Amino acid sequence: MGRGKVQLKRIENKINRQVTFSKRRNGLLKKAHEISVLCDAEVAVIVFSPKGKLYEYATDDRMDKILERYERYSYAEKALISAESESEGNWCHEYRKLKAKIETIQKCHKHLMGEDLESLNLKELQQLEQQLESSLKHIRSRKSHLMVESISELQKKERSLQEENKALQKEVSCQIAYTEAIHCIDHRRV
Amino acid sequence: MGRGKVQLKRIENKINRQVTFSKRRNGLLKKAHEISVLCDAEVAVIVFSPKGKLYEYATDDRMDKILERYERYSYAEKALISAESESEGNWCHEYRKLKAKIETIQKCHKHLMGEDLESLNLKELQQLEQQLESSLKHIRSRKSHLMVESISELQKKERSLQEENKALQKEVSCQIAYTEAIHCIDHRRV
DNA sequence: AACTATTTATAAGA
DNA sequence: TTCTTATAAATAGTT
Repeated sequence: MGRGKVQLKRIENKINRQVTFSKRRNGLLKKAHEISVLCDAEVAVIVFSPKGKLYEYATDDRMDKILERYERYSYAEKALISAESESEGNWCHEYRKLKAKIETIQKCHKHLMGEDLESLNLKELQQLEQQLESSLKHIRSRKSHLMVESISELQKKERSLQEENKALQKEVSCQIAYTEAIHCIDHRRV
Repeated sequence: MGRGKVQLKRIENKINRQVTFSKRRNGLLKKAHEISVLCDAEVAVIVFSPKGKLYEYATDDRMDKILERYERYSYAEKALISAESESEGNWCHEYRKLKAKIETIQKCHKHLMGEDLESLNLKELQQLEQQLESSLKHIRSRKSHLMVESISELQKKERSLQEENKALQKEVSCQIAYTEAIHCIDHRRV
């Protein structure tokens, strides 16, 4: 992908390597995001630059969640030890509450987008359907309101242009009459 | 990269989504390997398919090493944050970011619920309408799936009850016949 | 799974 | 770093 073909080996030129790293890092993170969204996959990417700087991507920005899942998947015996940070005080608690809130909303959001429906029962699906039908009604009403508005706006413009037109036409015929009159007078003089 | 341009949203068609997933998964892992070799970077990629299958890449095949490094790195970061937070530094910033995120999501949420539509223009309304129509399609499809399932469940129950019924009826007629026979014998004796 | 028409990524140059 | 551009690579839709 570029002016020249590339060998799969370490780029020796340092500057070059640095530039390529920053370009390809962007590409990699972008592609991770794309497959995550397009294919509904959970993706985590961790990149340490040669200098040791960290770059990362995680679906829904939840690296912890994905790594946890990975640990579970890879080493089923590793239990969740990370619940020790409870003692970090009040603000941390608030922060977590916010995070939990976001998660709740995001779940609801997914449902409204027609995703993750497997967790809902028939009654909940029915309610969701009704909600969306009502939303659609509002949206369509608002849409037609906007359209009507814009149409009458255009009609108003049309009318004013027509009137302007009429006025101009009158002026033109006056001018013609005037010119003809002048012409006539000139003729008599001759 | 392909016959058509692609919108960054979940691919609705399931088959299509799966095919794209497997193609892009290969691409992603390949690119991870490339940047790792070319630029001498340490890279880890974890991908869970929608079905929950795990795919991974790690530089030198040492996922544990990279995750450990990641944990160390983010632990150091966290320590830094909590050190600064004592004077309302970074922590407050993070908190605000979360709050802002919630606000954004809630706004979007309202739109999906058919509220606060005044801030949207015609094109946005149209997009919203399309999204909701697609959501409804999914919800209805899921609903009918559940209903079909529950109907066939009921039919199965019905069948088994009918069979039980038949068996009981047979038993009853046997009993009647038996009783009548006894009765007959009793009569003769008299 | 293979094939291409296209889109996308990116190497090199500025 | 950023922009541009020629070209390599990835991949969406098709067979």
